[in-house]
Amino acid sequence: MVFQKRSSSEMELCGGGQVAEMPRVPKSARGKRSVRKKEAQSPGQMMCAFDLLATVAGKLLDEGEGSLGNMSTGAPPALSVCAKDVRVKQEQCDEEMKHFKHEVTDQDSCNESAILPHIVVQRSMSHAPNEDPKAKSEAQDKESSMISCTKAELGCNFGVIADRWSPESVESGAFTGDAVASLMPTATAGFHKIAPDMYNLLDPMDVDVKPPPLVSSDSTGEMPLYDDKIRRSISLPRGPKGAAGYAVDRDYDDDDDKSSGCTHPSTTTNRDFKPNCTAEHSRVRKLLACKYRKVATSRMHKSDLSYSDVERKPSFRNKKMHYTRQRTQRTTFKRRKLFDRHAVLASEFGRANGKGNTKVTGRNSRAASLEANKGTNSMPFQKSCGSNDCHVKLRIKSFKVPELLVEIPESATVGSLKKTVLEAVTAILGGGLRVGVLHHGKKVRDDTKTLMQAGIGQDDILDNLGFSLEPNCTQNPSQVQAPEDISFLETIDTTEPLARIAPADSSSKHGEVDVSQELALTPLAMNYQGSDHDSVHSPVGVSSPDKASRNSRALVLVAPSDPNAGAVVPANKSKRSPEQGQRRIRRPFSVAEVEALVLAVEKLGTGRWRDVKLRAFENAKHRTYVDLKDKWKTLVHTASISPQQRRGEPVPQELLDRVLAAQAYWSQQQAKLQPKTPPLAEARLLT
DNA sequence: TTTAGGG
DNA sequence: CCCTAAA
Repeated sequence: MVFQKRSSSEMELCGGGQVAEMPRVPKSARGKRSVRKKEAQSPGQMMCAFDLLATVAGKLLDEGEGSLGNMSTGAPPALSVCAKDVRVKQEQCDEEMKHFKHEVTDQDSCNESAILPHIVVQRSMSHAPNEDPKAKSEAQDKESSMISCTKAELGCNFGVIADRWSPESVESGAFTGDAVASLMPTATAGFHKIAPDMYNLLDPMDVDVKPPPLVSSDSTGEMPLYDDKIRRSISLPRGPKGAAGYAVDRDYDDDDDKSSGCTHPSTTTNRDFKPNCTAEHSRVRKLLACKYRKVATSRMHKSDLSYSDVERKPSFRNKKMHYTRQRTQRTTFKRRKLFDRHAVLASEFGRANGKGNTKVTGRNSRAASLEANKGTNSMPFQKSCGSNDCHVKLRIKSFKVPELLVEIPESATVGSLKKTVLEAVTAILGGGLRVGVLHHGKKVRDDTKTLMQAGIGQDDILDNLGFSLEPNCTQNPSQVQAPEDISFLETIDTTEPLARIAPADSSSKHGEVDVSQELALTPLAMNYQGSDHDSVHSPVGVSSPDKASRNSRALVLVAPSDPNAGAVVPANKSKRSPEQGQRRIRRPFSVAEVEALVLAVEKLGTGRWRDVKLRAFENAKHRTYVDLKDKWKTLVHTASISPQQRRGEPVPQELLDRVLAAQAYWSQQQAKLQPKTPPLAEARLLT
């Protein structure tokens, strides 16, 4: 039948007979094979949401550009910090603050005033290429601390320069500050409109202090490496197994194999860009009641072209959001439990902490804002009163942003994390923002007061004045829907989910959330040895320092599993044990893998998945025999439907044909064997 | 632990 | 991919 070509001969070999691989014989017959260690993920480190956020924010700041990819390069694999139990209630702000501080301090360096820009700096440094490991570590440490310290601010520090908070002034505002400034007044109007500016917000506005986008390297979101490599190796006529991406035996000598070579057109296409990437859809729960708006994320990761598109597609499928807050907790959408872990929590934005982290620099209206940037806070707050119109120029270096909790599946990619964070921020902003003014740590509520009346005057010290962003809860953003999330990074196998967070989930209530996370920052660095594709997020290699730090709060620095690899995947089991049910991230089979699978099945037959696994995917830790079996199932299905109906990376028809052929062949073989009745008997029956 | 299938 | 019944 269809086997003619390549298969025939091999089939003969195998099926025919002695081929060791006996066609699906009861396992009992085959006996137990070596015990295989489960590919379970080994423990890793965890990272805390805040840090994550901070990290992400930092990244965003860095440019919002595909930093993800970059990371892989020289980037420190991952820094992870964990802070747990950071919960805040409005009423208890202060307390919380203290609490928070505690935590932070525990970690060590903590300067609450730390602001993103600084972080950014730190990051840059730590990311410096070629940095020696140690230094890097330290840097990371530092970074971690920084981040942790900043968590409260959630990475949303907006540098702003504005002359009074009047629209006009805003317009004239300088720098990125404009964006923010303008945002303020219009926030309520609808954030989406200014969505693009969001990035500005996130950008290192502190022009003065900030360094460049460290995101150096290249990183296209795509990293074909994986595929290419594999494909290449496979295509090799018959390279050493080890070398080959897949250890598919090609012992059978048919040269026909060549035909199978790599006919596949390149297919590093972005199938994953499709909205259907269900893998890690994170959900956003907004604790605060803010209307959520989708925002164009044009500036997102460069690589995630479709990001915005997808993002816009709301989908409950994988997203879940809760808006707790005083209002409903039950607004929770119905969702499959599967997705429980995909969630993002955004705590209410509103809480002005007594501690104003907001940095404000006041200047005389005349002062040139530009040059001042460098000076950081140097500029004293001043009021220039020439007449009634005393203009006060404020340079707001950052806003104090309450806290944002994000809960996202560990399997989520960094990209999705970014997105998630962005969403959270967006949601908040979308709901309308208000600016809170803190004077001497106290919130100035009376809007009618004049600055003078409020005591905000020249004598004020910069530190005495602060601004905070607060959600405009007046509206009921009841349900915010998170857009379907996409892991734009995941376009390729190589691209692995970078970040994983174990949502302590359920346990979270209102403002309180425990989040465990893991963050892997290096997507690229996959050490594939041979055919190991999975290494990417091989949780395996990760040491398990976490245990010690059972307590989520502990800061855990993730060490790169392999310096060279750069890939880091911290896994922190500590916290996520309960919710073990993390759904594995979706890792579509590449054509190369499909081919390997086909090859193996052709030889071994269906029903011997374990062997297939061993044979062709031994190094692919993430492919279990069940996966292979499932894949085969889908392949068979795929092969039987019209090409138009197929989705995902297209599989060469040639392979599909082979799939059908092999399926048919083995089914037949099976049929023959099945009936316990001897062949003869069967024959008779059939006749 | 593997298989085999349904979900 | 997950979940499970069976083997």
